[in-house]
Amino acid sequence: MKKILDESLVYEILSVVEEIPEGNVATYGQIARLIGRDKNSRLVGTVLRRAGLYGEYPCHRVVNHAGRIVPGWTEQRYLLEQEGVSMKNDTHVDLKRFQWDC
DNA sequence: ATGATGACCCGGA
DNA sequence: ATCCGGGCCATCA
Repeated sequence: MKKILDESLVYEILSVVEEIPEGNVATYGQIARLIGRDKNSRLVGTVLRRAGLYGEYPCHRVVNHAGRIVPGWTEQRYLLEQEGVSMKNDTHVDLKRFQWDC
């Protein structure tokens, strides 16, 4: 009875990310809420940053509360536009139209 | 062990 | 719109 954090946390976060429909985006805070940890939005980012070590997940569909895409990850914009998520400008998606309602 | 950092959020000024 | 401070927790140096 130890380590309830790490594995189960990663599992829950990635499960939610996996549910984000194509053509939609979710915010870190939104995901945090969905796993019952509304104050741990920061942790969601930490886990997602290393998500590649656990498998293939659509982590490009996750943006921050303002709709800004990940700084430095230029490929993300391309991936989003390919599935129909249009940008407001170079750094922000149009959250109003494409945020996953859940 | 500690202290800083970060793909964050929210409320207040 | 900006700037600031508090909260949260895994990772990193």
